[in-house]
Amino acid sequence: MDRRQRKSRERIFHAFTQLLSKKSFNQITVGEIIEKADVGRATFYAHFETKDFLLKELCEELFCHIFDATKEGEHSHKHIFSCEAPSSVILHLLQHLQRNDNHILTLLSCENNELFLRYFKQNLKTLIERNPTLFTGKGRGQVPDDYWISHVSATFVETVKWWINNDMQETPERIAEYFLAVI
Amino acid sequence: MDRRQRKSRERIFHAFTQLLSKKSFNQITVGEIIEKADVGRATFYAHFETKDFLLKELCEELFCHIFDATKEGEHSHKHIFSCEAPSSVILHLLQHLQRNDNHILTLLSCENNELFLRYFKQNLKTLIERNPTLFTGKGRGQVPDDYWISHVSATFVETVKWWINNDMQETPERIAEYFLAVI
DNA sequence: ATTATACCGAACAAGTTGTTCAATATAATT
DNA sequence: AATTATATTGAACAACTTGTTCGGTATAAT
Repeated sequence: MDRRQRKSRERIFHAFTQLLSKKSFNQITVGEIIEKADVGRATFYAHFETKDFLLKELCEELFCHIFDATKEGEHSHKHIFSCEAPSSVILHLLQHLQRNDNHILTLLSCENNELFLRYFKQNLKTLIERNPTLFTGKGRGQVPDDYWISHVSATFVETVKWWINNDMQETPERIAEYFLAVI
Repeated sequence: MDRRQRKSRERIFHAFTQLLSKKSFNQITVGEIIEKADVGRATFYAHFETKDFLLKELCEELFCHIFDATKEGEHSHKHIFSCEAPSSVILHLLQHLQRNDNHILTLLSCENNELFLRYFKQNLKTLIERNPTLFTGKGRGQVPDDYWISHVSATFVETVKWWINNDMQETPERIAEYFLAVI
């Protein structure tokens, strides 16, 4: 990708996440974004078909960053959803969130968690399919698999939301405990 | 309330729920609502400060309808969150939803469930405070009370969403089973 | 040096929002 | 029935948002 493109894209992402930490997605306008990003209007629409696509691509980048190791060796982990125990996977993820890289938490906090939830389910499903013995919580087996995946994902998202609303006072370890206790 | 006001209010609510069953809240315009309701623009804004307030008031009416018995004797139940066993409370609620009175399901389906979730949590909290022995699911006691309430509410909402996405093929009884199995 | 491509920014039409106001219709009061 | 009070109407309005277009300019690739 052209260096100019990367720069513009980066500026837009940065402005967008900055705005997301102050107001909700729906009340952010393209005008605000390009003003903060200091980028021409036409440039924005050259990069993103619409504001929703911007959100979508931002989510994809974030999930790519959290769940995958794009360059092995550079990151300490290869794939967060590898064959570890559920507790360590969850803990790892929570620690990631606590550092709040890229303001991903703002995407979760109030509205707009549908996208996050979708991606999370997708990754969780992949994990479970690869290793069905993981996450053998109570009730598993008595309910359909996809219902169970939905349940675990939604519970995780709700847990993080609760954590945020509590100003993240608890440690990731304790949050992981809570999560595993109700699952 | 003036008969004229009631009529206008009713027309607006009706048009709004009808539109909600076809498209999501954010892409419904005031213009569409007043056209379908056959009501003047000024009338709409005389009733509702903004579109968000319309949604809020609709939710309040629906919850009032589902959770309370406005007129005793006319409805078969007095208060859905009375001191029954959790399973029957849940079942009752699911049956209500299956009948889909007032298209409440559309409010839950995709986005805009934040409002529903908030009201649900509120009612659930009241119920639990009145009768702490109800809903003694696994993990209860190991986690903070408000975390547990958030968890149960979110799980219920997610359950209904899953049900809807499955075209509501299962019976309310089975859905209640699933719900209680994972709680 | 030349070619290709990304950016700019201003202007644009189309659509949305929320307000205002005088005229009209309907309800409540006497 | 007459009068008073209030709700509705419809049109017009400014302010804002969206997504597009286009000629000119800056920057990267060859």
